[in-house]
Amino acid sequence: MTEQNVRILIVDDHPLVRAGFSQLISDHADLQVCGEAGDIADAKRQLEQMPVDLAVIDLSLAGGSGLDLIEYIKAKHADVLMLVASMHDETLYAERVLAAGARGYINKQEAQDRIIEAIRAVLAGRVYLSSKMTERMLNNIVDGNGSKKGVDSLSNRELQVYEMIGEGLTTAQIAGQLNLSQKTIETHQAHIKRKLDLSSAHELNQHAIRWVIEQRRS
Amino acid sequence: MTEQNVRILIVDDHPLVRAGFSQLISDHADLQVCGEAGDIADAKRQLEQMPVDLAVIDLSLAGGSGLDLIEYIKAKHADVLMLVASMHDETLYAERVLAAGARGYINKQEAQDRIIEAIRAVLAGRVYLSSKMTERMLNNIVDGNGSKKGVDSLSNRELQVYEMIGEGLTTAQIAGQLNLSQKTIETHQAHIKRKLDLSSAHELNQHAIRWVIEQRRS
DNA sequence: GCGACCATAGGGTATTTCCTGATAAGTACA
DNA sequence: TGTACTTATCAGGAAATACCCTATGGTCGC
Repeated sequence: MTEQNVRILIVDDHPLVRAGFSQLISDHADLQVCGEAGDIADAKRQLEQMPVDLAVIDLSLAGGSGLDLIEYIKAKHADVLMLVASMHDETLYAERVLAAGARGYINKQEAQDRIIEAIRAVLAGRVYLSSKMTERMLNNIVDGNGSKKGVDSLSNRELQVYEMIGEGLTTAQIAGQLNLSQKTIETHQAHIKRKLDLSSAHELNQHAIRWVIEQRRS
Repeated sequence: MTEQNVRILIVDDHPLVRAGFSQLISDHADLQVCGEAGDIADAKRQLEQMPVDLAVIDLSLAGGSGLDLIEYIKAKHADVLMLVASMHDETLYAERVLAAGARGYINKQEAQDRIIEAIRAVLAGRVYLSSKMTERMLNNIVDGNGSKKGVDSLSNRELQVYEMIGEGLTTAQIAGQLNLSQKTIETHQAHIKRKLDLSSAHELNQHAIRWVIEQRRS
């Protein structure tokens, strides 16, 4: 896989992080950043307008989850490789991300050469995960055999709603931000409550807030 | 404050973000990044070893809170200006950050020129806050004039209610446990919201839960 | 092609929250 | 000692939210 000039698209809503990627990638002669996108719509537009070999995608994007974008790319631009970069060490997401079509998952906190290593691994057709995540995923398979439990059992959409609740958004705000009916969000909430065995919106709130704080802490 | 070459230290545990800052700052001839630190210990070391004019500090640092570092710098390197950069729009922290000695608070998601603008404002001896945060803080000052602020301003009963909210009790549960009318608890909540400048039960909930978790931690 | 999720959303009712008073008791201080 | 301010208690009614039930497509696996 000795491509001469790999074309990379950066999708991240933090301008600083995009600049960081640019800088990092520009140090390697065979790699080049062919575009930067700050949201999903922008990313889609750029994918239409030029050839892209690999997309580095942040999970927490404005205007929808990064997962949506991954699924979109898998469907519409199957030849584009995808590497997910997340801020927090959210082991939870690794599995979903791979299932959705990405070929690797890195934490932005990792050292720069690790990131380049991940890019090269994905370009070479391999799957890249940090050793910590690999280990945890294998453990999950071993003892979590069969039915998942807790937050892991939530669907992608449900998890997204759950997180937004945890960040303090109201039902109405979530509906607005995702461009869905409030009723839809209510239904998701009901499903989440059933899966997590919570009995009221109040409890759901509590649970979600604590969970988000937990996530940030690790 | 027309320094020829302003020396800036970046403190952030994400290498990519540091690279982003570097790139951004290097576009301005009168500014230079004199060092990068990934954790608090590293930052302290670098402050010893060279003169620094301004430190850009991430709040969520490994090995202690960014607040600790701010307090340390204020105590030991009083001449170093500080600008806090946070990932999330945590209005909660802005006040603490300024109280601890920083001169500005920006969100990393803001546009790049905003960030440079913030750096220049702080260098010029001014305080930089986003307009949203400025507004909220001014409101706090206006109606919390001279007196105590935040949780300290709550009466005993209000504090008790606040804590119970933070522990996850509903209005009805609090009323039951204290043998009071639900209406009374509602009134207390309204007063708490006014004192803490919160605009909905939902926000109050968030605030109280976080506060309770904070308390436990220290 | 048939259950089993998933994502979406409407209708109708129950709860909760919000706003506007109200009363009585304590505190502060000029 | 009277006026002003805070505290603690509660109510009525309007507005917002949550809750429960139902429903329609879609996808996935077998």
